[in-house]
Amino acid sequence: MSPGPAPRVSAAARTARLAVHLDHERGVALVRPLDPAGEPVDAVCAVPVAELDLRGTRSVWRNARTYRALLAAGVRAERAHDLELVEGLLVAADGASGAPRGLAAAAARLAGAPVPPDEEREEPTDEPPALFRRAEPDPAGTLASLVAVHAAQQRRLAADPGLRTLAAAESAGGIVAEEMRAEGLPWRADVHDALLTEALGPRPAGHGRPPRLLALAAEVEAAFGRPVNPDSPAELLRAFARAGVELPSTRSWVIRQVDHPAVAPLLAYKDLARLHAAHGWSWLRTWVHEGRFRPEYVVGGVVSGRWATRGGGALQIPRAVRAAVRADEGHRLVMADAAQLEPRILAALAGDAELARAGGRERGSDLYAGLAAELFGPNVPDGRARAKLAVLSAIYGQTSGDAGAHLALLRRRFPAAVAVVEEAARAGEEGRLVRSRWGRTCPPARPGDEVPARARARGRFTRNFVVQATAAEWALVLLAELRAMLGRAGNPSRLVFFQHDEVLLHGPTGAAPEAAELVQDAADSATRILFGATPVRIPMPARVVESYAEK
DNA sequence: CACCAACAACGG
DNA sequence: TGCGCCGTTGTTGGTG
Repeated sequence: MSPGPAPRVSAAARTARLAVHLDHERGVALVRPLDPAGEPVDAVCAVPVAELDLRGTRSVWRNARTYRALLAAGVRAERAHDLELVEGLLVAADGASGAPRGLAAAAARLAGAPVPPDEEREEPTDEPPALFRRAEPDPAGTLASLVAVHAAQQRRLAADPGLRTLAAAESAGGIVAEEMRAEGLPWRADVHDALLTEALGPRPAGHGRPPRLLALAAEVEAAFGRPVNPDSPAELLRAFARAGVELPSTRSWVIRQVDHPAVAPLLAYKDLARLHAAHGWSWLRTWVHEGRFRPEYVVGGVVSGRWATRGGGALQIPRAVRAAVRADEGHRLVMADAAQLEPRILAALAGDAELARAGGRERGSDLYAGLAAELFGPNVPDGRARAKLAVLSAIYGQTSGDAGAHLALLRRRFPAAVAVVEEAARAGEEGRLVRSRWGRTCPPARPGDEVPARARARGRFTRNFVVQATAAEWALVLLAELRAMLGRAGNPSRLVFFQHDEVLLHGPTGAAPEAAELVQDAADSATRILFGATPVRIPMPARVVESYAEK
């Protein structure tokens, strides 16, 4: 293959697909225009990466690392087909969840050859992403195999409209994930540091405990009358036992019920020790650089399609440190989360008009409050809490306590919704597969899952899967729609954080109100794209704030 | 010393 | 019968 002239991608090709592979050795992008079915319509071109223009095409690439490198070179894509993400969806749909999904594996599968395991994932690194860090052996061969695997995936997807849409949404998620990482979550190290000092006392010089923890540990020891390491569950159990209190564990809610002078300082210690260990100065130094926290988002990292993250625990940012997430000078955050997403998703999935109606359609609608009135009548004490418990029990599969009675009540009022989760549970117990709205597929049963206790556990898993996976699907579309709407509006606000049903945008103050408006538009659009005509509304109220801590 | 399981706490 | 789903991260305390 000889490199062609600089690409003059035709107007027709612009509406189609462009296979993109970076030749790290030569520092160019190899691109090959494809028709919608994935067949090449033009020769391979070698383009300097910075000159690549991906607008108007769906970029076909190996995995997120390609886009990470493109972003680092200042190139943005509009739409994508991420071979690795799509292969994962297809493999799971075939009931082989967990099988290798990298390009090499996909190519081997295509050739009927033994499927090699995926390469180990790269370790997260503090270095900025290097564009040409690693030479790719035989880039032309890789591009050819990329085109072949893509064509095969297209043939599969053509036969399954749901999966085809899911593939597009998953790939869009891949784009958003890399762009959020590139953008970074604004994080004020000075605010975080002040907050730590306020809670823990001045930062210790070495790796020792900060003053406040030392003082509380001493109080615990004094209360027990002997040396105790409050970080050690085993020592705490022994200390309580010697004081005449046998405990099943040292969880906070267990300790809280004990009447002993060590309890108060111990609870305070556990609280602050958690802050110090998980989000203290060490976390700050490791994960926040130049005012940004850049976690690596792993799209589809959870079997349900939820995202995972690597590095810094981005999906567990405790409320205590959220004040450090502050907009830049002259900027604002737009903070939005979908209201009671999972029960609303269930209502739409089941076509349960009654549950949809109980959820309400107003921006401030509260499904649990509406349900409380439906189930228990108006003004029943704790009605909302009980309604919430009933719904979550139905989705999670809990049958203990009051949940059984609540479930019976739900079944009478919302038979369609309950039937969906109960059928999913039955399928799981019988070892069958269950799927999300568009066809994301749960892992197959494993040997031993027919044992009653295991079968029931799998039933709870599949019961939850159909709802959680469809909710994750909705969230993918929301992200893609919001990104597209911001782009079309020329709004400079950027997605900077995403957590299951919640987004943060960051942008100039003047752009924030419009961005906040677009959130509900994107949510409505996602609901319509995923479910078509449905009485279900998913409210996603957005607020313009300076700090993530503002509630 | 590296590795791993159990525990605990955070998030949805 | 026994019974809520999905994760990440850090510490302890054991193992080889």
